[in-house]
Amino acid sequence: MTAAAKETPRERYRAQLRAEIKERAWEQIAAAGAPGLSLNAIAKQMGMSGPALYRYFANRDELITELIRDAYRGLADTIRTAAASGADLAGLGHTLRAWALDDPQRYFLIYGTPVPGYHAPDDITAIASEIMHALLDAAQPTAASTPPAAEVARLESHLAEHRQWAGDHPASPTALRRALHFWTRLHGALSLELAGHFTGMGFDPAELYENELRHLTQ
Amino acid sequence: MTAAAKETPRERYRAQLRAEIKERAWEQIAAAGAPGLSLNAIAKQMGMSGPALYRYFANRDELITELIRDAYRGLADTIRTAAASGADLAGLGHTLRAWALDDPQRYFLIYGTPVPGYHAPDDITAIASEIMHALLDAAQPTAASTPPAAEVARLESHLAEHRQWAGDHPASPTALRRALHFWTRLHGALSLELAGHFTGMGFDPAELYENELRHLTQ
DNA sequence: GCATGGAGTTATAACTTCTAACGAACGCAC
DNA sequence: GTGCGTTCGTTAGAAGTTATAACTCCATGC
Repeated sequence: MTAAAKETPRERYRAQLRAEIKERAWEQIAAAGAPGLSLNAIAKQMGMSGPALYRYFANRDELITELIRDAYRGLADTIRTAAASGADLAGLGHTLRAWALDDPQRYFLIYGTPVPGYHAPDDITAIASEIMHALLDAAQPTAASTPPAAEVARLESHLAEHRQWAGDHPASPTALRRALHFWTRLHGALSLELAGHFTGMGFDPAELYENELRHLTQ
Repeated sequence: MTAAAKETPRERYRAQLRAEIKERAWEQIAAAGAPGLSLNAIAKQMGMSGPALYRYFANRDELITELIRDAYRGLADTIRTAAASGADLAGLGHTLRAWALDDPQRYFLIYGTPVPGYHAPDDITAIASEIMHALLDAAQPTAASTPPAAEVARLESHLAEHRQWAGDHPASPTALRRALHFWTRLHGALSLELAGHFTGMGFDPAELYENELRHLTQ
């Protein structure tokens, strides 16, 4: 749609089939989780024999890594788009929750249980820091900075002295803390909700989430 | 050691072998995560052939469910013991983190990525609410209650109206909120740390965790 | 028109979980 | 002490899985 007038028919077909494989893979993951993903089953669904898929992905791990990459890319794009539309931290929080609820297993592919041996390739960690960057942008205090509450002073000074994760972003200590809290607190509430740990407890997870959002810009 | 003078030798042997199977299973999970657990590999490690294990566990799921149960039991005991020793909410927080860091995959077996179809048996959810009960005990405000901050008033009133998860526990609205925040915020910081999402960022996860602990009794 | 390369096939190896059928050993009752 | 029955562990095998190798066949590019 964008570049690619120089695509050969073969490349078009190849890209299309890769996309369809990934589409089926997402369906399987949504239905049975990442460990339940079966290359064989995908191939049969598409009407071809198992080993055919190895023309398109070197192995199972490469397919999953590709899905993780796409998930990260999609989240980063979603966050960036929301931020470009003028969303503040709370707005990004709502965007994040909607994105997660849309496909919980996609969220868990990024933030779920890690596989002990696995290390994500560099380009994926680059996307992760791109998300962090967008959070830092939105976490910048708007009004003239009130003096930091005593409760968070210690954390903010620690972050100010250990800010390599912010790269060259000119975030204030308060922004560093807010971005980090955005990440950890929203993940805490969201992942427990997505995992079903709140079902049957009676309260509305959205209320808890909103409460966390209110605290963020505090 | 406790009861069981009436154990037959066969029962002793059986219980011992079940324990050893679970021990090996934990090692495998620590090394490769729950999806990497192989009954066959365990059997070979123990010097017997694959199908022999089916004398002790009906299938792979039953073994994993048993491990989840033991993990929950262990966490509940750890929390309860700490609470009995007079630990406050912050103390329980430290206990939780130490327990999680001791075996991250064990933590993720409880609070990690859910398997879409899976529903935990009732006795496991009973242990979960036992943990919740201990948190509610420790979350009760000590001093004369200051009026709830405006930021949390809405959540506290919502929780006060939807408190079936507290059962018949006489927790105040503030205690309900604190126990819930203990759970979600500590899980947020802890699970991201355990999953390695903080590695290379430069800051000390313990500082973030301590900050969250300070906010709990706020 | 034809050679090349990519796509999909089958066959096969090495795994996995799990069932079935068999033999042997163990322990309890007599 | 001597059976006898339960339980344990075995091998064999079915039905899956990932992944490789070898082969066919068709389309593309020259």
